[in-house]
Amino acid sequence: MLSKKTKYGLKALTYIARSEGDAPVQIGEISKNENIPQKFLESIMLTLKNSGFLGSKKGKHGGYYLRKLPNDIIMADVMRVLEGPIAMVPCVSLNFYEKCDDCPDEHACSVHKLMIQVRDNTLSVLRENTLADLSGVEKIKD
Amino acid sequence: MLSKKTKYGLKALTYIARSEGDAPVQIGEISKNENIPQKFLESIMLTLKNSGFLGSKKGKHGGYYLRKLPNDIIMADVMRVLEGPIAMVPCVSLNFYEKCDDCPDEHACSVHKLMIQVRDNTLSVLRENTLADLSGVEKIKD
DNA sequence: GTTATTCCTAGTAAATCGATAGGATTAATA
DNA sequence: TATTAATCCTATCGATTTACTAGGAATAAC
Repeated sequence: MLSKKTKYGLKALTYIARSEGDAPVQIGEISKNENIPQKFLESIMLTLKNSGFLGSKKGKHGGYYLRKLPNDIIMADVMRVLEGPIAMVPCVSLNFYEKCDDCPDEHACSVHKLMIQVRDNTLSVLRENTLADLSGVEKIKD
Repeated sequence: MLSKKTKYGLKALTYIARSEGDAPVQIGEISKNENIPQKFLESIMLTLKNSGFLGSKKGKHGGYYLRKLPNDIIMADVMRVLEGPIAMVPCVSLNFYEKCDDCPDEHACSVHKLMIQVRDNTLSVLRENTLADLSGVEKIKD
């Protein structure tokens, strides 16, 4: 299951990508328009900022803005920050690999084989999609 | 994340598929060979039985056996029973559909669009793979 | 210096997960 | 018939995760 955190985060990014003004976009506005609890969104925006997708301006008239063009923001990267591993099992994760306790030989494991296929397919979707695709905002800004 | 329940269930099915004898396979044996807590596995086997994948024989020398040929046991079906919805968001689920609280218009939702693609790709993998593929047991039994 | 925003640290209620407990039922076999 | 060995069934429980909320510090515009 996709967490609300991830869902809200993706919606917020989409919202910002579609708000093409010069002024940064405020949490209050996003929260209101996308029906996301404001305090929860606050913490999500922080995560997104600390991982380099968003920049922020503090104080009155502050808010958030994208640090890259929408088509350079790849869904696989966003998902890893918000949701964690893309793989369904740690033993097939590229970025968060962990051995299974119960499995003496990974290569003999039927679940492992299946989950590699699932991972590869999911990954290809998440690598092909950027924020530009999600938001419908096209290639070049300005 | 794939739950342990699903993982153990798939391993158990694989184990049974590979045990080609006439005698039913016992929980104790699977539990021991696959490093799965016995009591937990018990409840998983029950689920698999009640959903029609396994049959059982009670009492001494009892155990479990497949009710279909391995190549007729489709991973998507098993996953739905053990793990629940395949979709990452209820609003794109084929079998467990639910509307999102926060989303006024599904078709305008960027997350929805992305998750449909993920679902389709995952589903195609899980539909193409059967227990025969997982276990390496080929087409016809007997 | 007032107001409006982001930033940061905690905490918390509810749900889910990964089991375990304890016994009832059933069937082979001695 | 009694014993043993298996499945069947219900209930419970501790740990973890999720989806928030509280409360205030820091910062910047006006």
